[in-house]
Amino acid sequence: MPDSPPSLDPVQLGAYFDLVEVTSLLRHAVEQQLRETGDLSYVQFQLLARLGDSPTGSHRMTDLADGVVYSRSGLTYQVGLLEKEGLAVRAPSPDDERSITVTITDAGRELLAKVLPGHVEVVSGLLFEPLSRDDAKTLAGLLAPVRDHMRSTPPRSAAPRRRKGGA
Amino acid sequence: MPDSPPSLDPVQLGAYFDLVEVTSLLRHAVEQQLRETGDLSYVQFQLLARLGDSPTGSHRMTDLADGVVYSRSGLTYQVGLLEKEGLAVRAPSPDDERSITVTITDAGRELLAKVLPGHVEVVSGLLFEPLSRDDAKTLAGLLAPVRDHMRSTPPRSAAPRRRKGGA
DNA sequence: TATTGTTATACTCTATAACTATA
DNA sequence: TATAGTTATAGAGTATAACAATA
Repeated sequence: MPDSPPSLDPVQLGAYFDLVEVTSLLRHAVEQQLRETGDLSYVQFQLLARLGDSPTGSHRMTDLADGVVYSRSGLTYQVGLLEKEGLAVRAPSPDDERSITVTITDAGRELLAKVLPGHVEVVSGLLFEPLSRDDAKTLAGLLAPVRDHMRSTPPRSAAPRRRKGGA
Repeated sequence: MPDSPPSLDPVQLGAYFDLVEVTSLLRHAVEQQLRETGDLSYVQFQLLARLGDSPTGSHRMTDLADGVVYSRSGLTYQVGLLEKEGLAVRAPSPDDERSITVTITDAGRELLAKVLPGHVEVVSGLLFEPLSRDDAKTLAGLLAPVRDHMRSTPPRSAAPRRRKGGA
């Protein structure tokens, strides 16, 4: 028996292409806005946003890595940049001596606040302008299960092998 | 009057986040497959696919740049790589002496054929597994207008300014 | 003068492997 | 031994600016 139908019908193919194209254009626009407004890369913005969202303003390195799909070293690099700019601070975790807790600073929050309106404007104007509220809801309803599926997918051919060695 | 409602409701925000996350994960997986199977970056694959799709197997550099959102120099770099690998060839355009016509080679087509099944498999298994055919159709229906909108958007804050000076 | 493409260059980002330290 | 994080390093990719050639 075939492992899984290795084909995409025209509709799927179109959806896939449009997804790639839309995201690419959106990402481009957003990155430009972030760079111009706050001298932030998208990843740095994501990290700051994630920290800012946390009730404590903190996350462990590992949690951040899990969220942003990065190699640990890449995360170390990016957090290092944030720290150098005074936007975040690293400190040893109290409970687990191995862990590092990253915390957003006031300056980080300020920058986030400075950057957010433009960010929202770009996303709103570029992504949601041609979509009704219902459309947005539909889109969210479609993407959520996809996201869950992707997050819980076994290492088919070449997965992160972050946790629990695969091969 | 306000230029445009600079805000995102929770549903929109969720859709946006999921879009970014889903695409990021998908991109990651696809890039790994392309790298392992054909030693191709995603951009190189896109270029080859675009050339392979063309009836003539050719495109002008400018057309490729328009499609792939790149800087010209970046495109030159990537096409240079393809040419070095014997996957594409560059030749002066007959009609316009300034233009360069890029053409996919047989080796390029072979590599494309070698890489495509795995590519499709990843996309199919990762993106479309949790979606029905109807879902895919709905998704395509939502993304198409967004794509068209993005493609025809005026340089609001910082646009390519490729053709026709904006400011 | 505007467009097409290349080159040189500098920089950002990412991943791999080796390493330290704690659980 | 497994996990958390860092460092060194190497490489890919991207953009900018200056340039050459044709329309």
